[in-house]
Amino acid sequence: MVDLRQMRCFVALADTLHFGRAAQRLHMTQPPLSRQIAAIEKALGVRLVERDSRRVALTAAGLRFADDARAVLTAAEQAERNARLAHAGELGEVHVGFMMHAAHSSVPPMTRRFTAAHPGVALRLHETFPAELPARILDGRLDAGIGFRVDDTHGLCSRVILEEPLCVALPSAHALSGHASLRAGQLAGEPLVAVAEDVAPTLRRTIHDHLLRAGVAPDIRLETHLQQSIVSLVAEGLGVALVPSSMRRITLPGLAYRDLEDAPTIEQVIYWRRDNLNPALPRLLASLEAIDGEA
Amino acid sequence: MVDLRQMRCFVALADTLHFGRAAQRLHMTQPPLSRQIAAIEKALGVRLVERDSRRVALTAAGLRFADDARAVLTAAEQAERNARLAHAGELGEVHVGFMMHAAHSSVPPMTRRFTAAHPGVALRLHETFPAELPARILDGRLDAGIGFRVDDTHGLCSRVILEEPLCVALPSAHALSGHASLRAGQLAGEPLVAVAEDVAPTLRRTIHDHLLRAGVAPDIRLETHLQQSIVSLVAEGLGVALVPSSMRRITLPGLAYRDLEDAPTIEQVIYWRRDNLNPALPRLLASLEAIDGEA
DNA sequence: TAAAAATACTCCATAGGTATTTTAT
DNA sequence: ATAAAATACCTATGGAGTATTTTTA
Repeated sequence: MVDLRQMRCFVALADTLHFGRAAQRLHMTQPPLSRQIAAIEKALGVRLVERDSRRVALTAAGLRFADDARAVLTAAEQAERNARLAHAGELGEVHVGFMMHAAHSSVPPMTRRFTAAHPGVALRLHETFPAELPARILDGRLDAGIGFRVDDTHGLCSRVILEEPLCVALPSAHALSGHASLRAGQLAGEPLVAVAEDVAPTLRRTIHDHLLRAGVAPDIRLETHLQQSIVSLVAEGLGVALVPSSMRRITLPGLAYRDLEDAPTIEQVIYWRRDNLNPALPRLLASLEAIDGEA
Repeated sequence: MVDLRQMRCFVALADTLHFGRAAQRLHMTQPPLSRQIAAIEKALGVRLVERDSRRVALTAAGLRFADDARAVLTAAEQAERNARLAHAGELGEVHVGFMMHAAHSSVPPMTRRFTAAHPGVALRLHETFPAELPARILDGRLDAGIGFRVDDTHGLCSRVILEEPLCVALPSAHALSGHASLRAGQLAGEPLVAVAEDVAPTLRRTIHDHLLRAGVAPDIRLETHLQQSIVSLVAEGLGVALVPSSMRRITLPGLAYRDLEDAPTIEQVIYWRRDNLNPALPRLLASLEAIDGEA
C-alpha cells in the first residue's frame, strides 16, 4: 500500500515535474525518489508519470492521484493538529447539564465567555432534571452539572459559582403584593409552593429554617420538581414561594416578586467527576471564575 | 510524522481497546504495537490512550485522533482506487468540442450512451467555432472534436460517425416550396446562402460540385460561419441553402426544408490527437460506434 | 553531446519477532 | 496469582546515499 512518504514524494514530483528538483524539495537525492515513484506505480499497477530524459508529464491517473494525495496529506496534518488541540482542551466538546433556573443566572455568561475563549470546543448544554444530574455525570454522559449544592460523596468535585438571595414570588393580586419588600413573618399562614425534598434538599432546608426562625410554621401545599413549575403555580394564585432571585427573569401574568428582608442565600455550584479527563473541562471551570455577581 | 501504518495501528487499538487483540487484527504481535502507539504519542506530544494492565481507554485527544485517522485511511484507499479508475478511463473527464449542428445529430445519442456506460467520467461538451476546433485539440484543451471532415495532417486521427444527405432549406413563401422534393436543377438562378470556404471546405465543395453537375452555376450571395446563421437568413427570405439533414430539427417561422433528389452526403467526423493519453477517450470513441443512423 | 532519469550496490534506520519483566487487580 | 502492557534484545526489510549507466532530443 502507498504510504504518506510516498504520497509526499509524488506530490513533490507533480508540483515540479522534475525528479531532480522534486528530490531537492524533499531533502533527498534523485535516485531514491525515482525508486519511490516506481514503487507507487507498481503498487497501484498504474502509470502515473510519462517521462523521458527531456520531459516529465502526469497521466490522467497521475493528475487524479496528485489531487487525492494532496488531500490525504492535508487530512493527515489536520489529524495531528487536531490531536494536539484536543489535548490542549481547545478542540472537542463539553457536555454540561443544568437545572433550568440556572439558565437565567450562571449559564448565559458562562456560555458567552467560554465560546468566545474556546471557539473550537462545542459547549453542549443539556437541560436536566435535578435528580438526574449526578447520575449522568457519574456515568460520563455529562462532563459537569450546574445546580444546587450536592453531597460531595461519590468522587464528585464542586465549586460555588453563584450565591444569590432568595426572594418572594406571590400572586400579583395578593394582599402582600402592596409592600415593596416583605419579612418572613408576613408569610405566616400563607400556603407555600416548594420543590420536593429529594429534588433540592439544600434549598428546601434553607427555606424551612428561615421561616422557622421567623416563627412561621411552613405550610407547604404543593411540591414540584422545577422552579418553573413553582412560579407557574404561584401565578395561578395557588400559593406563595421563596425562590432564587434569578427567577425574577421569568415573568408571567399574575405573578409578582418582592424582596425578602434578611434573605438567606442559596448557592449555585458546578460539579464534575474528579477523574474526568476531558481537557476542555478545566477551560470551562476557568470561564466560570468571577461570574458571581455578573449575572 | 505519523504515517499510515501507525494510523492503522492506532485505529485497530481504538476499535478493540486491547493491545493483544488489536495486534492480532493487524497480523502482528503485541510488543511492536505497543511501541508504535508509544511512537505516535511521542510524535504528537500527546497522550492518546490511558492504559494499565487492566484497562485501555482513549483520551479525548485519542478519540479525536481515531476519528481523524480513520478518515485519512479511507481517503488514502480512495486515492488508490481513484487512480486505478482514472487509468481504466472510468473516472475523470473528457472535453469534447463540437460544431453546433452536431448538437442535433451525433451529440445527443453519444452523450446518452457515454454517461450511462461511464458514470464516473464527466463529459464536458464545448460548443466551438469550426475554425477553433483543431487548434484547441492540438493544444490539449479539448480531447476530441466533432465536425465536418478535416485535413488529417497535424497528428490528428479521425473517424466518421455519421453520414447524412444534404437537403434544401428555403423560405416557406418561396415558389419551390410547393414541391415535395427538389432536384438540383430547380435551384438555377436562386441566390444561395452557404458557410465560408475556410470554415467548412468539404461541405462547401460538396455543394458546389453537386450544383455544377446539375448544370447550375452556384450564386453564393451570403457567407456565414454557422449552420444556424444559414437557416436564419433563409427564414428571412434572403436565399436558399443546402444543409445537412440534421438541421431539419431547427424550425423557424418562414423556414421550410425539402428533400433533395440524388442528394450528396456529408460526413460528420470525430477527431483527436493521436498522442492523447486520456484513458477515457477510447471509451468515448467506443460509445460512438454504430451511432450512424440512430440520429 | 548534455541533461536527466534509471540502475547497481552499499549502509543503516527501523519495524517486527521472541523472550522476559513490570504492573495492577 | 494472573492478565496484559512494557522493555530488552535480535534480525531483516527497505529506504536513502554514492557512483554509474542509459536514454533521447
